[in-house]
Amino acid sequence: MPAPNIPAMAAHHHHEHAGASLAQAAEAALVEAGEQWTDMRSDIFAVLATFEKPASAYDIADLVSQKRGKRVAPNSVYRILDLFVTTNLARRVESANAYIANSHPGCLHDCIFLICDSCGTATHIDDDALTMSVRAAAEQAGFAQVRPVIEVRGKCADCD
Amino acid sequence: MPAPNIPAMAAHHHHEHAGASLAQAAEAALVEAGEQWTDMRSDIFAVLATFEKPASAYDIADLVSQKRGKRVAPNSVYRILDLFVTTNLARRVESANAYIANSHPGCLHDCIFLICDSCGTATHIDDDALTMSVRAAAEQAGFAQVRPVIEVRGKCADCD
DNA sequence: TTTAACGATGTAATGTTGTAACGTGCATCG
DNA sequence: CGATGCACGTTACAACATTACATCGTTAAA
Repeated sequence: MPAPNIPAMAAHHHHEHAGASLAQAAEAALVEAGEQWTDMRSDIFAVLATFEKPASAYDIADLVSQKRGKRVAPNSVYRILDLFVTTNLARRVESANAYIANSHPGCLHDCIFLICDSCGTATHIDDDALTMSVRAAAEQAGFAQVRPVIEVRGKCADCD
Repeated sequence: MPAPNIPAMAAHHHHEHAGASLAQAAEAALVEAGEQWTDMRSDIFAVLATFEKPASAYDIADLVSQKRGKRVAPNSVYRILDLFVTTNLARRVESANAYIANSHPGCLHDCIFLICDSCGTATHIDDDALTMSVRAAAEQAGFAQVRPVIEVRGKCADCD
């Protein structure tokens, strides 16, 4: 069994940003990556960050459209979400075809997402020992440039 | 450090079925589950089993349509794929929106899928220690009825 | 200062994946 | 024989995602 005696979240501390602080951190991370923090990107990030469930590109497109009083096409949203994912400002939740803001951008590591089948809310666990074990197993099997997708569907404590 | 001293695939042996043997095992498992092994289900499973990449419902619909000389709607394919997934004859690969035959139906446990971003082929690892750790972490966080989705995207040994 | 290049966003169309609602045929069983 | 249940068909649509190309503004070179 992995991480046999070491506590799961050992040796890893985050600032769990929220609200304005999170937006600031996101901006910093994006600029750090050599990308621009435009109004559109800011709006999309802001909307994304208000969700506690993973948000689809279309959800975001609708809300940003409202906010701006002008239609923003899903297309544009996808472009920016892709950018966010590659720069680690957001994550794609594969089992939900949706996206979620990274609550600690700038901090690069794998996440484990827990998504409730009832209420749809997603939380995440950081357990580097576990995610590293998955990476290692894949590399062992001859895979390179690995990108783990670790999600758990189930019933959350509230819905259970 | 993954699975520190215990070999990864400890205490777990499979028959890795293929071809006719696999179809037989699938039929047996489905009947065991109290479901019928119909012509349509047989055809869909057969087609699914020929793929080494995860197959989309539409891929399968096309091939089964050819095979039967009559259009089979994606709809019908989805119904049967869902059945296969719930009875463990097949798995859904979330990060590919596609399905793959379970090479050892009847044997119930979590899989780790490795999907190559270049050639699309998927292989799987069975590492119960690892998957159990993921389950445990989710349960620790208050989740019940957990269904882990553990996939790794990357470059396979051939494409690397 | 024009103009070329580039990056960001807009627009339109289309492709892919997934579901819902309802109908039909067929077997089983009272 | 009629009722029930299950598998499958048919149609329509909803949700998710991509492609190709146009426009606009800023920066850099001529």
